[in-house]
Amino acid sequence: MPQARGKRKPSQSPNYGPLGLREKNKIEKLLRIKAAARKLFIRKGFDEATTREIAQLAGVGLGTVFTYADNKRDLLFLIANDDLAEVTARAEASVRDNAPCLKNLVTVFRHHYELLGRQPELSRLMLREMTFYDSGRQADEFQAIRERVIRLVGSIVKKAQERGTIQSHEDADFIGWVAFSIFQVELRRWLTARKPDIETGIDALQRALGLFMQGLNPAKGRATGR
Amino acid sequence: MPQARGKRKPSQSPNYGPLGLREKNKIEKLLRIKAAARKLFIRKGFDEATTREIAQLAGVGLGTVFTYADNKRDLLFLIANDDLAEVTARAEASVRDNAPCLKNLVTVFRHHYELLGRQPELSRLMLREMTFYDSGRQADEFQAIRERVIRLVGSIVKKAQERGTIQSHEDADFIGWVAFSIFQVELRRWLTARKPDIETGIDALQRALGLFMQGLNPAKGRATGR
DNA sequence: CATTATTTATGATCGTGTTCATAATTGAGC
DNA sequence: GCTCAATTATGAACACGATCATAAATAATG
Repeated sequence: MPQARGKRKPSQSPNYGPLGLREKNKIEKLLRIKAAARKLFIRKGFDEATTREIAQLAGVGLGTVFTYADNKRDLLFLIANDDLAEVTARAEASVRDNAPCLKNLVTVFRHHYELLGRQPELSRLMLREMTFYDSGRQADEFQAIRERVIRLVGSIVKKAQERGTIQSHEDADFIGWVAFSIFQVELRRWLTARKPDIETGIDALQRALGLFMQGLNPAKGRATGR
Repeated sequence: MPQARGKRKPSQSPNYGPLGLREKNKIEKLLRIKAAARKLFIRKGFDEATTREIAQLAGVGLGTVFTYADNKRDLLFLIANDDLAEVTARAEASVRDNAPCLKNLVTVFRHHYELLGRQPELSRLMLREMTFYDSGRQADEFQAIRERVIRLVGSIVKKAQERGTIQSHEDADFIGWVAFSIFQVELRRWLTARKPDIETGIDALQRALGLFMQGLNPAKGRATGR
């Protein structure tokens, strides 16, 4: 019956520095949930790891898990996004301006192969669930990381164009996109194997990318066979 | 305690002709289940359509559904495989030996675009669930159809090589595989749109495939730009 | 037709992901 | 320090996919 005396400030808390208790607890809880999910997903697989177990291992109630992730799939990307962001940063740092285009591309993709090859089962799951993954709290960050990789590939192509290694005048980002497409499918095929071997996978990828690039260079009557 | 009097022949029933009652009922029930699943998947989407509803609409018990499909995903491919087999057959028939390679490829892929564009939501789901889909009763048939498409693409490439339209001497199936990769990723990107337009998608695909093919042809100083 | 073996159908039951009303916790204003 | 609004935590409750022991239906045998 009595109206609230005065509207409270909705916190908002751009509280730089010491950080409120609330924020601190939230961050710590998120870390615990992430760690628990990662451990159980790896140990038992995605389907076999139950959200109840994850909650228990994280030391929180079942419902709490779902205040940090919209759903179980989101929980997977909570982890995957961390890994992917790290590997992407490393991939960006590994690009050498004076290296051949193909070599740079393969180097970038190799970082991803190494990450995903470490936990093939989980990676397969991630690749499945990322398909048309656009709702869910972690979706935006995932797409952002993905675009970062695509832009990275585009920038490698652009440099090669400027240097004249690639003579095609098609848009660099477009060429990059096609290279990225080849990477995506090749990666999936590689991960189909039960225990995928990195060098085998990279060889196949390099061959496919090489075929693509070779076309980009109309000059030079270099023989293709063998 | 008494041993069975005599072992019966385990039917096996390669009963050509009139077909036993058992077989007939099975076939009819499978058809009803497929029809019910298709109707409900399309009407309500995959997650919202429950197996109980499907069973009811098909006029069978809940458990019966799971004697015809290993799981819900399998139920989806029970339908999808029919569609894909049909569209693949049509695609095979539409190849013209005297048409340009790129045109043949686009024609083949266009059939798929038309099928998948008809039910975008269901198609997205199918594309997601087909990733690393190797267990489940329908998985083998699905993979078989998929390889049929890949072989088809390979054969188109081979013809172009024989005619000299493609000068690269790389293995035709390998070139086909790369083309197929581009198709796969382009298709996914196209289906990301809420209401994907066929011509828009085909244009993008053609552009990507064109870029790839252009590289396959080292000769001819034809300008690439614009 | 009677009997028995084999196949197929069924829904009660289970464990799961997710929701939601409610409780506990934290922060702000006096 | 006390009060109350806003936020966060929680597990009981729900609906669903899947399983499985049991029942019904069919085929084979004599």
